[in-house]
This record gives sequence, C-alpha cells and structure tokens, in this order.
Amino acid sequence: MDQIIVAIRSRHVLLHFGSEHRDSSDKKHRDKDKERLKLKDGSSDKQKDKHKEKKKEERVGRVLCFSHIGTILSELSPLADSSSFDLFGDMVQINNVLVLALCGAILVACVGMLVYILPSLCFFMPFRWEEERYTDGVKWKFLEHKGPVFAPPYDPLPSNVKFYYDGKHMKLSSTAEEVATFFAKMLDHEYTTKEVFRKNFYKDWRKEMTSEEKSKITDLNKCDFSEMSEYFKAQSEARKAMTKEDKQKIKEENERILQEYGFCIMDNHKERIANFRIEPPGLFRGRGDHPKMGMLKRRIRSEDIIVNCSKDSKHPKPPPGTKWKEVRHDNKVTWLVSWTENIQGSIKYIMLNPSSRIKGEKDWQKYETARRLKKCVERIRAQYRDDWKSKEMRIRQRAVALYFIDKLALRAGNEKEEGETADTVGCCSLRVEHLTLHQEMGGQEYVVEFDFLGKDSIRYYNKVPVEKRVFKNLQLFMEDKEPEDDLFDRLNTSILNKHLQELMDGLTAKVFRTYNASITLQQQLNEITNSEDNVPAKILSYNRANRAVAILCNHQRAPPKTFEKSMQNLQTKIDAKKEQLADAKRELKSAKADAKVRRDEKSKKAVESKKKAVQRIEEQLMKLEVQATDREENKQIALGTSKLNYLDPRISIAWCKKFGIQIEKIYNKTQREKFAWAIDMAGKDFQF
DNA sequence: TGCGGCACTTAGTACACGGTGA
DNA sequence: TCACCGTGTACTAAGTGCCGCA
Repeated sequence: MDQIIVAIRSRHVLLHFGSEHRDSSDKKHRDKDKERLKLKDGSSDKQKDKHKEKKKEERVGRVLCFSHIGTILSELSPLADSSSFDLFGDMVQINNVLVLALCGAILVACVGMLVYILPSLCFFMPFRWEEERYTDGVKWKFLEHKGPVFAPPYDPLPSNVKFYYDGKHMKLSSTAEEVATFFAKMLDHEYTTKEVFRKNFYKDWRKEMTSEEKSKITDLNKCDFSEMSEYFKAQSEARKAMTKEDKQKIKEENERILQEYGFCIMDNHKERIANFRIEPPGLFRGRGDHPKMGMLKRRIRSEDIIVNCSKDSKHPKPPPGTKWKEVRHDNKVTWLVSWTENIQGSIKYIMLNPSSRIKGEKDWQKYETARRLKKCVERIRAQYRDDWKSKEMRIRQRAVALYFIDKLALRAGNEKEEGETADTVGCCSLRVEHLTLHQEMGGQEYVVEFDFLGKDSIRYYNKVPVEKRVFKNLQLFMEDKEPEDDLFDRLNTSILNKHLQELMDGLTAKVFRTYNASITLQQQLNEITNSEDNVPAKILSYNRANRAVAILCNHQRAPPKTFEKSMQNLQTKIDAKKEQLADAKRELKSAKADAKVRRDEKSKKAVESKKKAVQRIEEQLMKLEVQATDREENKQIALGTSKLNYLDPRISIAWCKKFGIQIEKIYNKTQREKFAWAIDMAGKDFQF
C-alpha cells in the first residue's frame, strides 16, 4: 500500500512533467499537425474518407487480404466455426500467397459458398470498420441471433448434505435451500462477516421461506451452513480431479453452446456476442460499503427478457412452454437482449464482443475525438485559466473542476442517489471533506491533498501543488461550508459537459481522460525507448510507459495473493543464475589459461564456446532481473484497464513496428482482435 | 433546469486453463 | 506425470453521458 501511495503521490510530478513535455512533443510533430490542421476542425470524417481511399488503393495492390477472407468466409458460412477466425488470423503473418490462396479455396469449397464472388469481394470490399455508416442513429439493418443462454435450473442438495438450525437438522424447502446455498458458497469470503451483507441476505432469504420455515428460523447466527459449504468445496475439488476425457466432454459441450448462441448475424457479418449467458441467481456483491450487498439477485426467466432483432430475421425461440416479455425491432440500439435486474432496477444487456464492427468503429471514433482535443487543448486550457478570475462563482467552479479533470485525469463525477450505492465521488461531486489545503507542504507552496473513494470504491490519494489562483478559489469554495457539503455547489456534470460541447464538438469530461492517457503513453514511449536496447528491455520501457498511464488514471488492483511467494521464487532463480554465471566465468578463465599454454585449435574453440555460454547466461540473468523489476513495479497497479480503454492502440502498434517488436508481445490474442482496426491502420510513423 | 430512463463504456475480481519445470 | 504459477477470460458492478419530459 505504501508503494502505491508513493506512486500516486508522485503522480502530479509525472503529470507536471508530462505537460511540459507535451509542448515540446507538439513542436516535434508540428509539421504533421499543420497538415492535419489544414483540415478544418471536426473534419475527422474527411480524414477517414481520405484514409479509406488510400487503403482501398493499397488493397487492390495487395492482391488479397487474407485476414479479411477469413472473416468473410466465416461470416458467409453459418457452418464455419471460430477456428476459421484463428486460422486466418495466423495466416496474415505468413506471406505465402499461393499457400493461402489454396487454403482459402479449399475452405470455400468445404463450406460450399459462393466461390465465384470471393475474388471480387476480397479485392474491393472495405474493412468492416470502414464500411459505410448508417445515418440517424441507425446501428444495423439486419440482426439475427439465437437469444440468451439461461442459467441451469437449481439442482437440490443430496440428502446427506444437511442444514442445521440451532444445532438441529432442518430440511429446507427447495426455494429456501437454493438461497441458502448462495450464502454457503460464499462462507469463506469476507462478505459473509459483514453486518450489512448478513442483514440483507437474511431479509431476502426470509422472503423465500415457507411460513413454517419463517417461524422456525429467526436468527441467522443460529444457522449452520458448514455442511453445504464443505459439499461445494468437495464438488470443486472433484471438478479439478476429473479425467481428461470428462474435462474434454465439458469443453466440447461449452464449445457447442458457444457455436449455437455465441454468434449473431449483423448486416452480413457473423459477429461474436460478448455475454450471451444470463447472469445466474446469487447474492449481490457490491463493491466497497455497498448498502445493498447480500441482497438476493433473483433468477431471470424468459418472461423477463426483451429480445431485439430485425423483423425479417428468424426470431429466437424461448424455452418450451415459456414466452419472451417482448420481441423488439429497434435498430437504433446495439443490444440483442435486455432485462431489468432487481437490485438497483437497472437494465442489463447482451451486446457484441469488442472485436465486432460496431464496437471497433466506436472505439476508433473515441480516439479520433481525443486526437481532435489535442488540437485545441491549449486554447481550452487558456480559457479555463482565464475563467479562474471570473466574476461569476459558477464559472470559477467550472474552470477549477476542469483544471482537475485535465491535470489529474479525474472522472466527471455524476450525482448518485444517496443510500442506493456506495459513497463514491468524482470531480463534480467532490465534497469539502475530500480536500485539505496546505499553504505550504514539503517545501512546496499551495498544495491540495485529495483523499476520496472513486469508482469501485478505489481510494484516490494525492498531494498536488496547484497554481495560486486555483488554491485561492478552493479556499473561497470551501468558505462557510460543512465537511459534507459539495465543493462545487454551482456545478454538475451536465453543466460542465454542456460547456465542453461549446468548446469542441463531441467534447465531454471523459475525453480528457482518454486524451491525457494516450498523450502520456506517446510521450513516455518517445522519451524512454532506447533503440539500442534488446527486446526485453524495450518491453520493460513499454510497460513503464503503460504504468505511468495506469498511475495517472488510478488503476489499482489488489496485490496477487501469491505475490510474495512468486517474487521469492523469482529471486531464487536469479540467485541460481548468478551462481551459474560465476561458474561459467570461472570455466572461461581456466579455458583461456589452458589455451595460452596449449595454443592449439581445440583449446581456442573451447574458449569460444565458454565465451558464448557466459554471454547466454548473462542474457538469461538480465531477462530474469527485468522480469523481477517489472513485477515489483506492477504489484498494485493494473495495466489492463488503461491498455484496453484509454490508450490509442495505434500508438502501441506504431511503436512495435518502429522498434521491430512483435505485436504479440504487447497485445494478446483477444486484444489483437479488439484492436484489429488499429493493426490494419497504423504505420510505424503514427503519432497520436 | 432537474429528473429518470436508457444505452453504452469502464472497471476490478475470481477462477479456469495451460505452460513449465522438477 | 504432476504440481505450481501466471495469464487470459468471464463475469458483472459501477461508472458516463444523452435524451425526452415535466
């Protein structure tokens, strides 16, 4: 924890440094920017069109784009399974046109599809994220899917697994028993020791009891779920100990379900669905001090489900004897299935995978908006600095909040319903109690100390030196207020976003986070990558740049349970390697001495081979040490979130191309699928 | 302007799975 | 072959932001 606090504390240093560098980096790329700026503000579509044209030209020259054939094939054929995606994904890396064409042809024949149209499709069909977009909010013209997969029905406990109340065996009704098993499954978790969790669970459990059970069970503390808990643990062990064949059978069944329900057809493309399984019933696990933790998440039935598909598609069938709540044909939304959950009354959705056209396109758009912000961020900064002096309180508050959002990458901070969720805040919802002002601290003037719980109840702790005007404004905002009062009482996210919208089309508070994350990565990579380094050292640099962003965005994780042990293991390996190196060096020394005496070819060769051995061991040692540094620095920082949601993937891809690093070293298979649009698009010279 | 509903993105955690080394 | 461990994935909670209505 100390480490993360140090890291977070140092964040402002990083940011401050970042903003200085931002300016110099801008200079570096001014020529490129000038070119971009020639396009009038908000002209990203024109840019995209230009890019499209260029891409189309390239494509005709490229003869065939095999990744695309793979997609087309799998999409054209409902018989083609997901492995065909993999096959073609891998093929992209093999530059053997003939082999690929042959494979393509065989597959085409196998699936019995329209062979004669393929060549023209491959030559002229644009990539999926470059296809024409619909207007007026239309998201698709055709959508067909098989509906959701429901949670399996409750399987009652065997008669030898008993529940005890006040030390006596008690047979529960099936409904009450099911809810009891939810609690039993969580018995080892800290949740079940929490007062609120227990209270909510007990209250909801009673609703499921028969009147007889209700009259008997009056105290949760007298309930003994231990036999149930042991039973589930044993089941889990049994699953792990299953034979290979049994495991294989389960795998095959899961694969069959995936093939049947895991894909849909959207506008001639076969797309992977993200979460086609309905959430099973259980106990609600809110994060932080959630007032509703432990409440019963009820089982979702067909009658709760709204299905969305196109009129002219084959509609999904509900399980026999049941019916859907509604079948809708709304092509202005992207979801396939929705239902309302009973805890918060919010709507849950089944949507497409991040690799889908619809998600990829949105992702691309998000980064293009952030890049547009880059062009006008200095103007916006100048304006909010000016607004710190405004005569109007609401404008001053807006300007200070925007400064925090820009400088510290804080979230917007929508208002929340009190008592419905954990008490967490973002920028606009900060309260007086979340800030402490220090006129002077640690040799720095005007320091603001932030301490609050953000999204997911993750603590944000930071001490930031701010400009005098900001400091004075904060003093003014806090004057005559109670700790629990809003810091920005004349501001909310909708006011702020309305203002941002006036400054730049499509600008919201969220865009600043994307912009600052991506620009930080770009700057850090430019700065710390050494072209002379070997691959592991370059990857360490990349991870460090990624880490800088994760710290900026306050992406924390619980240290892995096995962290200390795994570090110890790694250290043991390092020690062993060091010993091995010392041995190898000794052997080299003696071989050299031997060669000096003998002066023959054989002993010279021996020296060479010992030299090589030393070199190899040194490299291995360096690799291990780099791994240890990386792991230690990553202990409480989650890199994944920023990588997936905030960093323009084109920056990373360009970096890989520029420094000869395989993209596989940076992005795993799923990430490469998600960022397929960027892999196609970014050349080695791309700059955010 | 405020509010609630809705759609969608962002987030951390648990656990299954598969690679690796003894 | 087996145990261990790290990585990838599934899951689902918790945010943001827009829209329509009063």
